[in-house]
Amino acid sequence: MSLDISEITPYNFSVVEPKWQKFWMENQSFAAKRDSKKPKYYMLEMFMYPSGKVHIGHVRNYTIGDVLARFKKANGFSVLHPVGWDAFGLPAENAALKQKCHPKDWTYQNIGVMKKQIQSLGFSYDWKREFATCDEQYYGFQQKIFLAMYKKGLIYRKESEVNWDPVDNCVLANEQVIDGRGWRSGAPVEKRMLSQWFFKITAFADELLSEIDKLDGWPEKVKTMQRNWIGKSEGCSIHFKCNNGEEIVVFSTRPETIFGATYLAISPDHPLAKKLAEVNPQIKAFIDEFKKGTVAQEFLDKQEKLGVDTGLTVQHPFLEKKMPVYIANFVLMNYGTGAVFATPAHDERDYDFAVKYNLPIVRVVKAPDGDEALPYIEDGVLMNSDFLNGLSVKDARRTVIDKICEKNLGKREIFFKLRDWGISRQRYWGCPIPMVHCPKCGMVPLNEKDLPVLLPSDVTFSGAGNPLDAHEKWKNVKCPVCGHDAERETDTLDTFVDSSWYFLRFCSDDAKDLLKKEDTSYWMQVDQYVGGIEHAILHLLYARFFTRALAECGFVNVREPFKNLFTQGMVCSVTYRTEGGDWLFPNEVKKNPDGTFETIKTGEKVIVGRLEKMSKSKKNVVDPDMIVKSYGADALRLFVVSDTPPDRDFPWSDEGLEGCWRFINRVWRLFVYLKSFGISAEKCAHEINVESLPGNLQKIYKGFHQTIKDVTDAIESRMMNKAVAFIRDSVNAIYSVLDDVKDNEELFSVLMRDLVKLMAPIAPHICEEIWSELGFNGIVSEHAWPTYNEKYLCVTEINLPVQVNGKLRGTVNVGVNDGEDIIFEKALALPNVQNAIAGKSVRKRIFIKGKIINFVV
RNA sequence: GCCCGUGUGGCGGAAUGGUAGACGCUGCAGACUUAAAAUCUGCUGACCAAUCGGUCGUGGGGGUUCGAGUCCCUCCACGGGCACCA
Repeated sequence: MSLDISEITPYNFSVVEPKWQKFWMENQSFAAKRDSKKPKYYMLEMFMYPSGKVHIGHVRNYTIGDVLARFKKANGFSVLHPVGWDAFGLPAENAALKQKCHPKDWTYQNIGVMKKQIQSLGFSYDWKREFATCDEQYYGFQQKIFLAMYKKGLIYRKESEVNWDPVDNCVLANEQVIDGRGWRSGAPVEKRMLSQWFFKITAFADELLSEIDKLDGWPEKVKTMQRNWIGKSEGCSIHFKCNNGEEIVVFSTRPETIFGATYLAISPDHPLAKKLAEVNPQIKAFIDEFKKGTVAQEFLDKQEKLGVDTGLTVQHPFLEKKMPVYIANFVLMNYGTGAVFATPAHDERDYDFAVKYNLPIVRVVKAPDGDEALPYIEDGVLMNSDFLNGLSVKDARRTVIDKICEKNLGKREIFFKLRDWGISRQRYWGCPIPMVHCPKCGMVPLNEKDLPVLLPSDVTFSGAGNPLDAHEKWKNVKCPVCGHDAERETDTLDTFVDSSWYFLRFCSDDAKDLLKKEDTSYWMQVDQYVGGIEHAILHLLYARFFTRALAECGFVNVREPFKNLFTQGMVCSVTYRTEGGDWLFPNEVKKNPDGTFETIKTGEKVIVGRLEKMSKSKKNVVDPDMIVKSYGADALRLFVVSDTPPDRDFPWSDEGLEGCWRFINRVWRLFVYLKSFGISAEKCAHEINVESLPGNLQKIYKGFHQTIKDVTDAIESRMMNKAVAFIRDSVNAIYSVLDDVKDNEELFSVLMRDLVKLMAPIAPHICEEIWSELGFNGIVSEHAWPTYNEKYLCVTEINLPVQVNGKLRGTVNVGVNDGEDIIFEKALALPNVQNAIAGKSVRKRIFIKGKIINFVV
């Protein structure tokens, strides 16, 4: 009596999923172990900020990582797949202010909630290694690192500009400045100079740049962004003699255009400009005006080029001519030397400025095509340039730099856009900086034995200033050198520091003994890092720098942390708004028969927006908890890796999710149906005798070998969407032969077994359940990946397409090894081919074995 | 302005230079059912054709090739990054 497949009870995920989650947890199924017999694989997703709730974007990120981690484990790797929390940061302090709770409580409570959410998704984490960056052991060790880096000379202190809120009396982060005003007080933000700590990341600028070339496993896009950020320019400096006795040093990447220089421009922040402002009210007025304008970045970018003549002149290095010196708003003090020689004929900014102030324009590069337009930026041949005439730009550059060096006017120089990393934050909820201000000894590092410097818990949040500053008991200490009264540094570290070495912390499974070399040497580098593109520059650059700094200090042997990087796209969804611009939830909207939308309540017209990143404010979010509750984790996991390649933005649709739930159930029904015929683990004991199978089942069996290869290749190349398509295909194929289950239970047992293995990385719970129901030992998550037999992949018969003049006219069924003449004969016999040729003579015949036949007439 | 991406049905998307649209969503139809849901099966790029079949079709234009979504040139649109960086 066979079972009616439509009568099978739906798959009960709400029982099965928690059951296996509990099993994995209790048995530490995914605990990472150093294993000398296996290759290691360190799989890491960017860890989470404990904001309070898991976002659907996290689910996608972590599912992609989990599929790879489980896949690698099945393929015989010793896998490290850890999880943790990026737990310091401003939102905890904001919450403290708003909800009158302690940042620490808020943070750990959030971690508790989010941990449950994450666990309900069945990720294969090694929970033993879980930690939060606000754990005392972690930030305590970070202070140890700080001291080591300080001793190595990688940390220094200097005056730097900050955003200052004059009402709240505190420093603001850039994101707390909205339209030039403090986000809480609304007061116009002032720039203040504060003494702050810096990491000497620029000391590694060259290495960080050149080593990018070796990051083959990184997306080109990210590498380009890092290269641009580091921004290396090669050129030379030139010293100009000024008629007041001063010297002005400029930096140029195009010194070959020196004969086209007609004036000098210096930044309003240049020391010489400031000096001149003291005696010249006109210059002072200009500089003051310039300072006013700098508040809004966008305004600055579109700003007109303005300047003021200083009245000074400089001597041209090679010509008997004097050039005027201007103070110009387009010259930046924080790049190069804050001064440039201007070549209006070959630089757009210089050109605009010269036109505005009526300065001479001298062309020195001839365009190969005779282009007369100015400014001319492209390559060409030098003219009007004395000893450079006739040379190419490249040759002229080398020649002129040699000459400048020879005449001692300047030297070869390299400048970077990259600035040193300011790490001081005037905040409570961060890692305290282990330094002491002693009135006698100055800035003194603490002794290692005095670590960790723990955050005091008895603090009050007024919103004004850093609570650590107000905490007298905590702040006042003795100087570790002279023993006199001294004060702690009350700034804490930028939270980017915390995330710059957490991947090294994960290598240890003991929180008390971090960065053991045997651990880090075994597990590093991270073999696959997965995260959002929004961290393409800062986080990744800081982590690359920090790892190198740790290597310099002797903590680790590795310099480059992330071997392969994958950046997943965002989860997006449609947005709805009223004509007034108010965002609407999808359930506040209904579709009219004519395809337009209106609000359910008032019938007001609704504008359907394009797909946008899910966010609360746009009311287009979905709640992972609700989905797990209604469809189960497997359906959700399956959905977020289906349909769309992982590196592209993912368009959320309720129908798509529904379809994935249907598929999970389809697999379940298949299993229950086959089980009623007695498929089981024992029936997989013998190799399938392919020859003895009926033809249609032979095809299915061989086809499944192709599926195994396709799914393997797809996951290996990070195309989970294709892997899902191949799996669905194979399930469809099995459904098509369900009439033949009887007497072929061994075949169907093997098919089900391998299907479950293939699906397990994506939908682990249902696969675990089927695996155990079939009677296999152990859990599927610990089983080997299925293998395919090459000999079943080669087909013997194919449908060969036949073209006439490159147009498809039919197909012929031929043996793969049939002779060319036989195949042509068959192809030519097709009526459609005959019609297409229609009496014309065949001029040429193309035959590509196994691919195509083409008659050219 | 510069530097990257991307452009294929109603939609998400497949296609080592070789049958464009796999797989899924949507929609339509059939089977099962008293009925509906669920399920199973089939169809679903446009146009012409009763059928066989044909014409067009991968952002536009041009080229290379027996053959181009794929390679080359050029233009356009969208998205992202950087942006007075000397």
